[in-house]
Amino acid sequence: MAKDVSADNPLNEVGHSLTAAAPRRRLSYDERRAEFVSMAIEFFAQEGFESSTRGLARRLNVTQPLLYRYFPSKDDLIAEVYEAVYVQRWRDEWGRLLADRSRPVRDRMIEFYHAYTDAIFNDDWMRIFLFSGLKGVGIHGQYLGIVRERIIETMLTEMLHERGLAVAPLTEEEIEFGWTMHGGIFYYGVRMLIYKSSVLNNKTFVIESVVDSWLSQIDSIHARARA
Amino acid sequence: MAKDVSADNPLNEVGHSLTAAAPRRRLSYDERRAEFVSMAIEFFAQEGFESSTRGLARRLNVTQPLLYRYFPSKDDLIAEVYEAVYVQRWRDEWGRLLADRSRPVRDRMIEFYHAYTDAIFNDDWMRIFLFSGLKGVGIHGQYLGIVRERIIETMLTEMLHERGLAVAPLTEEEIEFGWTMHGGIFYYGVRMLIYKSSVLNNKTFVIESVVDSWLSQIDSIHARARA
DNA sequence: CTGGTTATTTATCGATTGAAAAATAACAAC
DNA sequence: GTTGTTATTTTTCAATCGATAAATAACCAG
Repeated sequence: MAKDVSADNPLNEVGHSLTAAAPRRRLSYDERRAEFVSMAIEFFAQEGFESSTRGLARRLNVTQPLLYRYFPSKDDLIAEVYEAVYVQRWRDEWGRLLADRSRPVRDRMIEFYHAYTDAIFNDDWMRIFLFSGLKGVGIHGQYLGIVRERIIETMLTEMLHERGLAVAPLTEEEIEFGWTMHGGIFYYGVRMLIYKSSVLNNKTFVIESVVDSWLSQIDSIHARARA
Repeated sequence: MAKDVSADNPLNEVGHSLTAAAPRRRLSYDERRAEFVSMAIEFFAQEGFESSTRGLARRLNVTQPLLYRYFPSKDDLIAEVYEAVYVQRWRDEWGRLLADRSRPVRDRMIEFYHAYTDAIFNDDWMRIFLFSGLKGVGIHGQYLGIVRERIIETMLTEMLHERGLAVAPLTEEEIEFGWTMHGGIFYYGVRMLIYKSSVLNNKTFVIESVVDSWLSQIDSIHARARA
């Protein structure tokens, strides 16, 4: 049987030079593994998690079975991708920033949203977030719980505290309105990065207009929710 | 070679009664075709567009090749799914409702968002919208263009007109802020239907709080954008 | 230079994919 | 009943999927 040179040969992705010797590159376990996870983030973000391990291997200039030396299954590799984007890109300092009562709430919120959107407004993060949301992956729900607890509820508490309004417990209406404003900023990123719409090239305006809306409505929401 | 009764037999999805005769149901061309599109919407919404035509056929209690009598390819079937959700569920009356100057803008916007969310806050629409957004399908971008033109821009024009403010041309900031508020409501549906979060069970509150935020900020946005 | 370790490739498996061709059976017209 | 049409199933194919086992070659220690 003739050898199938083209199938899983990392050299032949563009179909040239079938006789060229394979310059087998040999990396350390840790280097290779890091390279795989890093490229898997980009690959699955672009192509979706249904895309093949062969496609990923092709991008890595590596044969497909090599992936299985580093990850027992495709799902295990995907789990590491989630870990890398959901866990490792979260900054605990965001919560501390929002709770710093030496500064006006508006300043804190605006600074937070600049930092937060700097972290998540990129193709990889956004697409993996949406893909995992559609798949109903557990870590996605956990992430939303953390956002609610550490971001939304903290902001609300700080806003109400600064105005001398009753804080505990926050009402469902206050939290829902918080999600709505948060979602407005998030959706700006979705339109820009996922839908490739031509959005206003002024993130500062978006953040400030949302934060100001939030602040200007919080009293009325507070009163309405406790009526 | 033994017949493989289980492979594509529509009866054996649960594995019972392999010897039962197939009660071959025969529908008219139009009926069958409508049934296929309708079920394809539900199926692809739940499982994603990467799911197999065999899986769809199984749900329809029909063999997989039958699908190819009605649609030349899987992509053609998917195109019909898009058509069914994007085009057929759009109501032209929404634009007319928003432009009816015999009523206060706030009332019109609230009524519109109730009607609009009645149409799109369901699993099928929401999931297909997000799937097609991630795939970069053309019709998705067209849809967003229509929303901008017929919904966002109409609302802004009506809001500014009611306040006696200069209307034409709308600024990019006004439109972006409109998208942000619109996105806040949309994100409420995403959290409820895609992320399965426990959201506030009060759509009226969400709609009214967003519309009121929009209305209360429009003057400041208007002034700021034209400064 | 030699031998051992292991990163990497080659080869292959069984299952599943979209799709085509041919066989069959349900229904309508007469 | 008989016949013709066509909706539906049966059978099959080549391509691709995730995954495994064996062969190979790059690098390090001595």
